Amino acid sequence: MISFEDFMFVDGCPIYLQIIQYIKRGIASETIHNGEEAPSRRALSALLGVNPNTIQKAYHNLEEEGILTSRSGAKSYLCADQKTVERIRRELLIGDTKEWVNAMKQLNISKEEAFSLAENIWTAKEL
Amino acid sequence: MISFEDFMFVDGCPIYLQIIQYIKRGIASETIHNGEEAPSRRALSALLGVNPNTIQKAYHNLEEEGILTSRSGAKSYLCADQKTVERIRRELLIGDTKEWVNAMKQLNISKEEAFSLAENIWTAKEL
Amino acid sequence: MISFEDFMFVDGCPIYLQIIQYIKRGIASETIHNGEEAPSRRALSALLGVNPNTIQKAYHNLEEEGILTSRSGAKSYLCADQKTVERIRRELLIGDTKEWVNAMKQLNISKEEAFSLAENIWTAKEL
Amino acid sequence: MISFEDFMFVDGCPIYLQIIQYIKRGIASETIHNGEEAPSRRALSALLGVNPNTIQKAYHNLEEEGILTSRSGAKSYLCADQKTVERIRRELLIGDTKEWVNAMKQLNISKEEAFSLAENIWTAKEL
DNA sequence: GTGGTCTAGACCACG
DNA sequence: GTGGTCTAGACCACT
Repeated sequence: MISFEDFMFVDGCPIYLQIIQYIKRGIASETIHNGEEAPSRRALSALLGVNPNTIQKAYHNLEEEGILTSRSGAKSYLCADQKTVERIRRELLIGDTKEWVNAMKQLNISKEEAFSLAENIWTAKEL
Repeated sequence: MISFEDFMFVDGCPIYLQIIQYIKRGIASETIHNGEEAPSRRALSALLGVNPNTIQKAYHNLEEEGILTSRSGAKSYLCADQKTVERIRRELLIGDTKEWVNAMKQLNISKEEAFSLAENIWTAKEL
Repeated sequence: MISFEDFMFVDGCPIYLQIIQYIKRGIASETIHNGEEAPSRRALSALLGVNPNTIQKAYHNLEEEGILTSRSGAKSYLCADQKTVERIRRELLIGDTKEWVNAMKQLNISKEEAFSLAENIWTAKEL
Repeated sequence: MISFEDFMFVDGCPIYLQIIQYIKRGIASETIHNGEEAPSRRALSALLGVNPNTIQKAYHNLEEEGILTSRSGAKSYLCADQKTVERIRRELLIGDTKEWVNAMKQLNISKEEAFSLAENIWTAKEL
């Protein structure tokens, strides 16, 4: 099962696109094997507090991208092999971190301050 | 002088929000200064290849935040006082860091690994 | 039930304002009743041959005046209480009369002549 | 000289269109003879508190309609003969009054109340 | 030239 | 189906 406990919407961007991104991240984070089942639409709908139609739209796009496939109607299955998943995960880890570091540098914050801030946010209960 | 030289569109997110973000980052990183003249709606729209109305929307929001002043027929100016600059900077610092922390958590990486990765990227020569 | 049967466009004035006026007159003359269902944006836009966005703008203004309630996904309803109805009626009475008086004055007609003309028209059989 | 002392803008409608209407009414109200001079652009601009460009636009349209003609560049002259002017005046008087009477009737006000209201507004200092 | 508004069309999210 | 938003294009009023 993909972990979505830290899902957080960015304001303004279309929700269904964010869900696509987070499903991709979810897939990358866990080593789901090819053919394994993806979370059900209504489970995600309840978990994220989003309308089922919106989830459906995200899944539909992922199917068109060839990342998921709906074999038995309602259920979807992962299509990418594990090697690809691992590569995507690595890319996301490095890309995201570079982005954060660049933003921090641009905002003229010292490394120590930045890491302290990140430490606080990481361990905070509420985001 | 605002250049918009390194402005890059992100697909999916509303354009006007991206413009707001760009200007705010410029202000927070002291690249854009108080009292500086803002490019006209038409000029910026031509430069970015979007409709003047989209720029208008961004500017209007900035005006409501007290970051920009406009008078019909006259030019527009950025007017962020030091307090506002600090507020924006704080918002960006926290927002960016939250985003990174969430991404790392969702990618199922431990805090130590994430910080180690960030440390390496931070101290690397070029971005 | 709002019919928009006798709605006629006036050239030059913004369409959305004309729609607002039409609905307000309906409310003030008790043709439209409290709690009545408002036509959907799309339905009315098709009926009047304008863009749904124009109807949206009119409805949004009416909502800000407290004359209409909308909830995303659900139908919209007119919700003018008796006090609001009276206010709107008063506004229209005064506004219309001011307009007429100004027109008469500018046409260089004396008060007596103007009132005599109005008297004749008022008591005529049909409009 | 055309009388504009009672000019009043209606909210929302384009100013230049309203000026056109009021110039037409001004012409109809006075028995200006054909070829007589119309008020200067800057006089009207000052009188109405409107930008000269806007007055210019109204005059330009009137010239295209054939009601005014610019003979010596800046100055404009009336083109319609007096008989036509009188006819238009009569039409405006009756049309405006019918409109007002209909509005009052629709708003369920008695003739006496309506006339009393008009009387008050007619004699009021401020509109 | 400047800023601002009105209408249109396509899309998003919800019931 | 519903209401709401984003982008675009044309126009208005003012310096």
